[in-house]
Amino acid sequence: MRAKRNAAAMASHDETASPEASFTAAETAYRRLRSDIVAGVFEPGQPLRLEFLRQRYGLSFSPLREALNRLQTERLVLAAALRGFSVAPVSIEEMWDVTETRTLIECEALKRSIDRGDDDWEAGIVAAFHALDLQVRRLAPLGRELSVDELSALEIRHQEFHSALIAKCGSRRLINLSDQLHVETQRYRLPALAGKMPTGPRDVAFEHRQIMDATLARESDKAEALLAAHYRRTAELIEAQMSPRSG
Amino acid sequence: MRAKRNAAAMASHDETASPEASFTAAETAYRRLRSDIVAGVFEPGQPLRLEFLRQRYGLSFSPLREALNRLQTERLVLAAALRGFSVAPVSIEEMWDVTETRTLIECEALKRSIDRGDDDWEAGIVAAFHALDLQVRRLAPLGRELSVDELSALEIRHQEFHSALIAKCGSRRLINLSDQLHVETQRYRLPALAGKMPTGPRDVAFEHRQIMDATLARESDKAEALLAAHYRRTAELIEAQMSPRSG
DNA sequence: AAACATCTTTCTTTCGAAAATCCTGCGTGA
DNA sequence: TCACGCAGGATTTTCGAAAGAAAGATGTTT
Repeated sequence: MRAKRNAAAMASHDETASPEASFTAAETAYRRLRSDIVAGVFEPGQPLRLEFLRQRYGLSFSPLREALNRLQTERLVLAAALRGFSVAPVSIEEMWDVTETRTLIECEALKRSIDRGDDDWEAGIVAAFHALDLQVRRLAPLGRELSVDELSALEIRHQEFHSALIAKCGSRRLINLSDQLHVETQRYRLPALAGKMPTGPRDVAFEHRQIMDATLARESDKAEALLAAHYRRTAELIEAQMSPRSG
Repeated sequence: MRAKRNAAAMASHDETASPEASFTAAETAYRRLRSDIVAGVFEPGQPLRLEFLRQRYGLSFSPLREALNRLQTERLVLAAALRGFSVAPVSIEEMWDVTETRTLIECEALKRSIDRGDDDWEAGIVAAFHALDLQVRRLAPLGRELSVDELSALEIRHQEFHSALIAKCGSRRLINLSDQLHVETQRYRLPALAGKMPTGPRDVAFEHRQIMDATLARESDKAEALLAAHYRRTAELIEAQMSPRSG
């Protein structure tokens, strides 16, 4: 224990070294749990026994329970009184609910960003698109399944692009909701993408470029429609993947 | 401690007696904390010292921390690593952000309910409106400030009406978000209403009737516009109350 | 064999103390 | 006078054990 606490202390004094160092054990538990649930390390519906988590993460009950309580309100974890926690189940219905809610939130946020966005906002979008594009071009011609690391790097760039679009919406809540809903959609997208070729029948890069172009042209309605279609297509592909299998 | 645990156990075996009995200490902590924050018992920005809460609620650290972690993700509590928790501050900007986000969510949910609503849904709206109306008529002619109990009874009816409107939207997330945003708005509405006459210059009952009529007539656009105006007016009154004072 | 009660085991939940950290006030030196 | 560092106290955070409840196993009765 002492070693861990000291490591945390050092990290907090040395913020430049590791940009997102986790300070407390509860924060560590939160991030690792969330990451493992999103990545599908834990099956949907699986009970999250505290003793198991304690051994896996090397933490004590208290920080684990604090993290699980947070994840409960974020819909990643289910809590039953006196019966512990479990991974929130997934279903096609839930997948569509996340997708549609996310579309609602992000379309509104995009519209507001288009209304308020300044030069920095535009530059941020162009930069994020370019970084995403580079990553796609690097990975696409490999002609093989992507590794977890490659997939996760791509996911980060993807999220940063969508985040840049709505950055100037002026609402903390919309941005926050967008982040949360993004995490929820990852639960569906990552398993569907794992072990797949980087390029399917779909030209995602082109969809992104279209969204960016309409956004920079300040064409709200068109940008919103393209964004909504972008998410809808992803959902349809995921649904097609989920339907034949057990899910 | 033993007495408390037994009480919880009894409640869980006897669910019919008390409809919303809190089972675990953590759940109790969550509800009492949330209620106290919303009611303004704790000032916005006030630090929430654990020793203070422990004495106030007669609970131990663990359940308190679990509750505070949940409230953190619900934006009622601020958490700073190794520096504890505090009541989330309020501001006119935040108030508008809550109001506009809530409007976005509930207008969409109302539209979908109007599309999908059945007879039970309509009946639920009429019933909720009537109960709200009865309460208003009972309280309005009193010609004095409302007590905390009267105000809270009114608030429950009010929320039930708005909840009935969107009940058939078909999205767990929209309903859930609506609930959370309602709690957040209460932080602004309750202090503004406390010590006020039940009837101001504004005919809230009439606004509600208009919303109901448009909804039952399945006029989505009109109902949405009325609902948005309803929330906007409330926000404007709260802003007017907050501006002259310190806030 | 089924229904039921009781015991055991497993797990969650809570507690209180210990460890780690932050904050404040005081003294020291420039 | 002001910056700096260093105790001492206050507070948060974590831990491990103990208490309590649920699930499962065993035996008993009808």
